[in-house]
Amino acid sequence: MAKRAQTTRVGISDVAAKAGVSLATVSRVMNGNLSVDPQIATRVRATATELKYQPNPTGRNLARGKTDTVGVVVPDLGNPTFQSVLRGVSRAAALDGYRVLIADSSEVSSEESILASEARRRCDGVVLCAPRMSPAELEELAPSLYPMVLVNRTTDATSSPSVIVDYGKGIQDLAAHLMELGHTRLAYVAGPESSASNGLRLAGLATFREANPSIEIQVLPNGSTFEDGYNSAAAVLDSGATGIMAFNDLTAMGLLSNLNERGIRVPAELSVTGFDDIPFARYTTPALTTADVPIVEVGEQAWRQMRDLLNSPEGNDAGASTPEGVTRTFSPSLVVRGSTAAPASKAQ
Amino acid sequence: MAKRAQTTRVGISDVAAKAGVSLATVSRVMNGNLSVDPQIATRVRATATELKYQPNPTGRNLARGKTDTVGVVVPDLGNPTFQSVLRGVSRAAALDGYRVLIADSSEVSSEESILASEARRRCDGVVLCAPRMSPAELEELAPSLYPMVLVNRTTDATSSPSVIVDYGKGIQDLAAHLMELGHTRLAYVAGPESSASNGLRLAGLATFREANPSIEIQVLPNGSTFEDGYNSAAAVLDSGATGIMAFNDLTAMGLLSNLNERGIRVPAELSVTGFDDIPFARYTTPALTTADVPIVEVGEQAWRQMRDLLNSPEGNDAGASTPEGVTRTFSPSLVVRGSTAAPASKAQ
DNA sequence: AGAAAACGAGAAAGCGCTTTCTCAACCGTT
DNA sequence: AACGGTTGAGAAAGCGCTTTCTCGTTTTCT
Repeated sequence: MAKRAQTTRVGISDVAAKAGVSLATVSRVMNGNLSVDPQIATRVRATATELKYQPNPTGRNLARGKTDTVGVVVPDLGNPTFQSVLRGVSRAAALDGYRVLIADSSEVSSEESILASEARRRCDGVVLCAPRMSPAELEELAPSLYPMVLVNRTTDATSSPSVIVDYGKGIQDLAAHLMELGHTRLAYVAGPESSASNGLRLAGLATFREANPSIEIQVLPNGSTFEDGYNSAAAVLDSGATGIMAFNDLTAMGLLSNLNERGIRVPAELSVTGFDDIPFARYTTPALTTADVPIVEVGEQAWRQMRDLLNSPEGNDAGASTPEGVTRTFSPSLVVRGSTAAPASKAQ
Repeated sequence: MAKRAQTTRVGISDVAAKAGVSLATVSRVMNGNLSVDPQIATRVRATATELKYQPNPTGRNLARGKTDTVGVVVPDLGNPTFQSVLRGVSRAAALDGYRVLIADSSEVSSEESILASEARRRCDGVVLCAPRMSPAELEELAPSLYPMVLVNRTTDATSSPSVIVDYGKGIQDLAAHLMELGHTRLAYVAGPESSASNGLRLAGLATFREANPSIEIQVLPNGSTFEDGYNSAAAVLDSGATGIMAFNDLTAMGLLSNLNERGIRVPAELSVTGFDDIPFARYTTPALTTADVPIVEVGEQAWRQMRDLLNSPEGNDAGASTPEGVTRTFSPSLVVRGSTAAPASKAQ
């Protein structure tokens, strides 16, 4: 083995030698093991400080069989939603002494499984955000990733803890809000087809339709970006709807921008709603009515589920007392601002 | 040592046993060492696949003395700038087979040094974003963090590679743009005092003043958020300036929002510029004139500097051939949009 | 006071790999 | 046919810790 020259980092044996004790004792002291003579402990600690000794994490990791690190797999680090999840996990995990390793698949979903597995091997667990992964692939991947926590997905056969946002309820709240204002013709400017959360919104709308047969709800296929929203204006106007629910705040803002250019007044002529309540939503003109999604909290909760998993007894498939399969749901909350009002026909 | 029951992960020795070779040979095959009989290599590979063997990273890390991980220290994961740096580093590093570990100090700058050191111990190197850290502290910390790459900071005594954005030039470009439009009274709505990049802007303005003594430039102390921008409107109007340079796009948008409420037309009565060219800048009303900062590229470049450091010969303080102390500068580029025009007095 | 229990610290065995070191088998020379 | 020179793979020594095992001491109980 190569022998690094002088600058070799100070190791546990250096401390042991200088303090006149064995490696074991130094280790015990560093780990707060109580069964060490307080006097010796103090001496060891002093020596450690003097020598600026810092235990090598890799050595510890190998010996303890854990890394105090959790992986977060996201499909796109540029997406504000995942950035917020990441932040939530990172901050919550930090409070428990864990660090976060990033695995960004850059939307190459074919790499997602591999990336997740690799992250799992390096970490004690993974938080998986994989909205586009097929259910079958997810189901197959899940067992090998244990412990794992899902964000905005659930597994069926395998039961993994999940943290999900009830997009269905959120969109229903928005639709109900528009209905109460007097709108009878609504349109949903949809998100990407493969998006799971778009599916949940559609399901929510289906439920709403059943409960309120008198309300018309059109679905206009579209995307998820500001640009997509901007480009949806023509279809929106063609639809004849007066209450428009955009996939998210970004597309709502794009739509708003185009409508503004066309001289169409919001909310006088058309009501528009967003989804997510991103920081900018309150500053658009008019300010956006939307459904607030506490996405950072989703990340925090994901960590807590992970922590429970990590602390739970070894036997992972045992009985009913394990925290397995717990699903924590966050409901978006309606935020009414200036972009919605009674429809023109009834208002005036 | 505790003996994990049945589900013990398949290790290198399992492969060796099943393939009828020694551990060493399996290791050699897995690492592409050529000095292995092709026939044996094939057999080993087949066994590895059959057994679904995946080398344990921790073991490798310890044996090789490296972790294939780089730490990114940021003061606030909620800040779009650092999110982008993080993304840049993460994607670029991934291409070289490295992963990123996050260290978010959550703006608790007293913890920054400790956090950075800890990240360094877990990783092969650190990319440090610490705009508020005092030069003295940075200088003291630098040696112990080697290899380290700085973002938007430089060290003096210690020479660490840096990737910086020339904020001074950017603000001068904006000032020059306003001057060319005919503005003679400018105001800079400053960022946080402790912010290094705010200091660079101020220095840039000082240079500009020297070169253009006829132009008045007031400095209005302020902050860095949308809210801060919104609240700066009164001071801005008091100043009597006609060309307003905001600290960044966020504050510019806040200012714009307030001015809009007051019925003050932009750019007819007042010209406003931002800084950063965040995605929303083009969608404000009017669209924001700003200085584009290629911040993701900054992150990518930071990784490249890090890679050079990691690949450079051991002796880190040796001669002139090392990539030490290389500073890569990115210049913001002026993006003229609708929020700037000739001042009212001259325009009409 | 003698034996049992409790304690505290050192020795040593790993954790799962990589990489020397070592040596047998094989090659081509004169 | 004997010999230095290659190859190629196994044996073994770590990498820097943690944790059991072990055993000499001290305390406690009857």
